[in-house]
Amino acid sequence: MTVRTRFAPSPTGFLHIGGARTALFSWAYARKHQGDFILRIEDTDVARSTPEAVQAILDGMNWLGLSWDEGPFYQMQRMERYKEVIQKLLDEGKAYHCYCSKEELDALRESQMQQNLKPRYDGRWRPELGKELPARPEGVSPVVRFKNPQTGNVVWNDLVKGQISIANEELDDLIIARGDGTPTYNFCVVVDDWEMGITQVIRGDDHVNNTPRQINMLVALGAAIPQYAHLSMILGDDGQKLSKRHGAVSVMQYDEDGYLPEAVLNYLGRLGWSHGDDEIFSMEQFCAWFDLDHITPSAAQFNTEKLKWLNAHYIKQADIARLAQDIKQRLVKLEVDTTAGPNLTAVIQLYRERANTLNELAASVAYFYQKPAIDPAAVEKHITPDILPIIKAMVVELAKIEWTTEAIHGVIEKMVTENSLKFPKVAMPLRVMITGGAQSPSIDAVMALLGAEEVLSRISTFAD
RNA sequence: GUCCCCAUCGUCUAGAGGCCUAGGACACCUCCCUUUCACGGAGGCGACCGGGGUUCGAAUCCCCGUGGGGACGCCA
Repeated sequence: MTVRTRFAPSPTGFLHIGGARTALFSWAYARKHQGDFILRIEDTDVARSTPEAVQAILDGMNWLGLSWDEGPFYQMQRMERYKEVIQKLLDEGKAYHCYCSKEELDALRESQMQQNLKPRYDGRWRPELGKELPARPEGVSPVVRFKNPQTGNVVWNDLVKGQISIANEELDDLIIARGDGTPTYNFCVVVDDWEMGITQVIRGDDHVNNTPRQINMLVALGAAIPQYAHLSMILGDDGQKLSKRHGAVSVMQYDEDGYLPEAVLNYLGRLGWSHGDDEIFSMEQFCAWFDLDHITPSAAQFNTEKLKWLNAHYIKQADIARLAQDIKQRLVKLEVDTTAGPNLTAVIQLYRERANTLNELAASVAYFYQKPAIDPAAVEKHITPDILPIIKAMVVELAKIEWTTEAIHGVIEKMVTENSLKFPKVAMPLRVMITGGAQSPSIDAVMALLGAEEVLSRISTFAD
């Protein structure tokens, strides 16, 4: 049987890091087994679903490169089918109408809570042999409830958490269609997972408690039961739960912040899953290795530092033309014009090993295209009065040479030797004059790239 | 409250009863490299939640406790 997995987000917000990992794992599982990965948009909550959110999710998936084989399917477009199945269940006596008002239900829930009971529907409209149902109230459009088994246990072997068993006594007759006839989440999931032939349901573990209900419905429908793999959640950097109010950001924010998608993917792949001691792997490698056996059942805390480390790694590996393209855009946002000035590719080559993010890389390279911001502390420390005459002498020498790194290096070396100095004594003030600060790659290489005219101009503002 | 789940360095994790004096990675510290800062290299610090069992032997299996999380919607 071919493997078929799905990612089924509800379009009530962007694709966040937890959803992205769920999608990644589902995707990788399908890839690993030459199966199909299906994207399904669960938009039955009309009040909260938005087309913008749908687009945001699609954008996130595309940025990460998680491509789907089927879909996106939209549940709102499958209404007729859900209603047919509900009618079937009704006809077979596996579901029934319930005329309880929300107020009644609230009161019931409250009194159960007060008695320290698990709040649940008491089955007052559940038809039973020889049982007399309440009189139907006027003008109430009933909801449809699924007739859940009342005895026995629902047991499944969760591919991540192991065997889980829940007593049917803990469950109640859930609503599968609202008063207006629209089906609810738990029901749509069941119909879709069934009809889309999903073989492995990989999802967040906030769905563990829905699983027994879904299995019961699948059984009632005579459908095959898929395997389930429940992923534990991802906590924020501070160990706190991620929520819209706290720490949950769109994966696209990582793009904004200068992370490469392959770094995010690699990081997410390693968060809650392992392949021995392997830390760095391509998606190709990940798909070949991925399995459900090595997923950690406990929650994982997100660690931005480690993501940065991976990002730095991938910046070093990335195709230079792609980097140049990207950095150019980021410089535009910083209002830096790269059309004049040194070759951007060469500049990036010089800097790529020093950056954790693309934003850092862009910012650190800006001084090649505009006058640098001057760090006063660096000026005070390195541009001392005693060195100025030597710098001035060096300017004269620099004017004579062919403008290459080697030749520039030779000039600095010459000044160092002639004045019996250490190399940094000359290099540091130069660095500050040219880059504005005390950190940069080899100053001779920087000078070579920047060009003689600009270098001399920058020096002259300090040494004239 | 009820039910379900989880528990190894600060963090992500390896670990399938002896290979564990518990391994790797990020972070941190030291040293080396060096033209500053990074990169890179070599070291270092640092953990099996507690208590009972089972066993010749437990990080690993079982029970209890503790702690954390999730679920209990005409949300998904």
